[in-house]
Amino acid sequence: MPRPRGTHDARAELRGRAATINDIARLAGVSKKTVSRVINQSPLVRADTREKVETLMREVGYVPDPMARGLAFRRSFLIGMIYDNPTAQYIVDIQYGALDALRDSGFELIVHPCDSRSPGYIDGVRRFVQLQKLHGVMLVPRVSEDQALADMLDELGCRYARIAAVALDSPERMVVTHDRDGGAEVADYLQTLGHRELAMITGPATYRSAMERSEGFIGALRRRGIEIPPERLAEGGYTFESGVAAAERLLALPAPPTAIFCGNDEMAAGVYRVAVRAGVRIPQQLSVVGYDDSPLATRLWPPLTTVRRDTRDTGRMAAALLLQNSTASGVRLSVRPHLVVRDSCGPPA
Amino acid sequence: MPRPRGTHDARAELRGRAATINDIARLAGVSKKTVSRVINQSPLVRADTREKVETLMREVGYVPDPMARGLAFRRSFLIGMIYDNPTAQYIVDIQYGALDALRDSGFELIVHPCDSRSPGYIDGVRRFVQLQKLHGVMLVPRVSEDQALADMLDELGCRYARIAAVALDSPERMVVTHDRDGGAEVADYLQTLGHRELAMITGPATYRSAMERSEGFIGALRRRGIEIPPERLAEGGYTFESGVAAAERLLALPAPPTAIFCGNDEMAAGVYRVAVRAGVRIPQQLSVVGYDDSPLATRLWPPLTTVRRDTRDTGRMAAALLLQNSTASGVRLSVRPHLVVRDSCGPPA
DNA sequence: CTGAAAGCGCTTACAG
DNA sequence: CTGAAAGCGCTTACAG
Repeated sequence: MPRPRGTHDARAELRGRAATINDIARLAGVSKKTVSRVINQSPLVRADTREKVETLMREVGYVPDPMARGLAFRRSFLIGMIYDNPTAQYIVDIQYGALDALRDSGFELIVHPCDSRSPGYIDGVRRFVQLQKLHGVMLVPRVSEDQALADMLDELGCRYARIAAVALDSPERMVVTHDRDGGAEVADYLQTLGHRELAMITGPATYRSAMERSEGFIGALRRRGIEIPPERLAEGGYTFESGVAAAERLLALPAPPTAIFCGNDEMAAGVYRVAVRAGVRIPQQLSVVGYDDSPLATRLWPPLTTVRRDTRDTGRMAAALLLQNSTASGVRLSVRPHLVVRDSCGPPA
Repeated sequence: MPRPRGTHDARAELRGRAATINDIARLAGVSKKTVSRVINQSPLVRADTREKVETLMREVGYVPDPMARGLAFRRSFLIGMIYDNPTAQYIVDIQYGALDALRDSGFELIVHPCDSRSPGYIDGVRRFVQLQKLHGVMLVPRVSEDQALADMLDELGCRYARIAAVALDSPERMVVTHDRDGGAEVADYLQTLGHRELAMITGPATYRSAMERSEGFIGALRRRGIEIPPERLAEGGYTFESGVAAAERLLALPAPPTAIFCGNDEMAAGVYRVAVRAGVRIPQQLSVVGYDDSPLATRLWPPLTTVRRDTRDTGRMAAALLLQNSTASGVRLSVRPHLVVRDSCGPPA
């Protein structure tokens, strides 16, 4: 079966070499500028010319060279992902989500962890963004909460998408995760189970997510007439060890809580640890709720009731924001947390 | 305090604009080709010329544009990380390690997950490598075990570094993790504790790591005169759920094992789950060993005895291999697993 | 040891 | 709607 003539000729001409814009122009009998217009979807090309060029590009499998294009554009086709030190699962989920959005877009994802406590970190990001001429960057909590970083990017003219618990920026630069709602939902759930003596282990007060989760929790309880006394509020560091330390303190209280809400699953695992060692049974003697719905939640026994975040969606949205041409679009800009009930909560003893 | 004159002049000339090779050439009073030679560390530059150019580059903070350089070189300054579906912690650790090695090298890491079971995946990687003109790729298990993928990269002339349990390739392309040794160490440990009735939940037989771990375990036991009967060998899928299923089968055996070695921590967590539900106490009635030393190992109760892999080092070595100019070098090409004893093992009941 | 010319594969700015 | 010229910031190939 003979191939279509055009294809054969075009392929033969190239002799296995990757096609360039010059090849396409020559084979199509147009100037390279016209091919460039087709590549860049300029409306200033006659329909039949466009058709001819597009067919040819498809036939020879031509894809423009990102480095050449980037050099001419003075901007690369790379998206940077900037993050400080979230959990491994969170990083990976954001990455997968971002890659979902970037698939077949011609953009690639380049990862850039950094230490937001080190003094020169903003300069480090600046050098990275400038040198690579990034098309845009995704800012993951908690660097996403750093206004100085956002200001620097703005000054550089680098687009960015911030992932944060609340809207810290204009809508086209934000993916909002509404952590306050998650905290409130936990409050409602525990209240409905009958708990009145509640405690919370919050994340670091310097994290917006931590503040939102705890304020959502405390606020919702207050609206239902329940107050958490100060000694039942412990600040943790989002780590297992800090969860252990906080739980030890809370369970040693003269009037220990009947339920503990933890700012994340890692700290909830810390509560589990203390409970086992102290012989406190979950959920019979103590209810525990986490936040994240990490894989850990289902590995623990009993399986942990926790708040799920759609992290992969979050990453997808953030990357999609960076690819948009117009500000107006159908991209969803927020993601809602929701409670996943498992077996770590029951009515108070 | 007046600045050194040279610096001031050079900076003033640029007026905030990023310097190019032309600026450096002009300011240094040499041709751009000479500057290029300095950039590329050519020996064909007189020492004082080099010194003059280097000083100037430092003063104005000149760094060559990777896209321009890449276009001229026909090769980018990007390293690709290709992986299938390892655990989140593993992916992130390899990434951190790779970034350690790439720091200040001018190279960046671009992530590329793929599905090695999908038929077109090798073509997908080929397009990725060709389009981005990658400097090299890191192959993480299990894609690292795919000879067809390695052959394709070889044909493309793309350098690669394979991370695998055994040497599948020439030394300058391998980071070997010696999983067999890890399995053997577990055997020795359990044997020393007095166990004779052993079981193993292996990873998928299609994973080289899984085979190495189990063969190391079984072989070491055999050398000590202990055989594992076939019904005590269960194949899992490196997942929690498969660990649960395998453990249920093993513990229901007429003569259940006194110790179970699991091909990874996730499956060990599955064994824990079954043990809790069946009222089997760890380590009093059942000893359990995992592999990975993932964060999960210390979140479980009792803390899991497991085999640690230095994953970050592994990633660092793989990336370092790709940066090397000569084959001969001081880069270490292998990493040794070692047992981390915690509280999940004891003498048999 | 150093440099002028041409080129990497695209786009911008200007014409028509 | 289309194209010829110049340029993005580097390197290669060739001279000297």
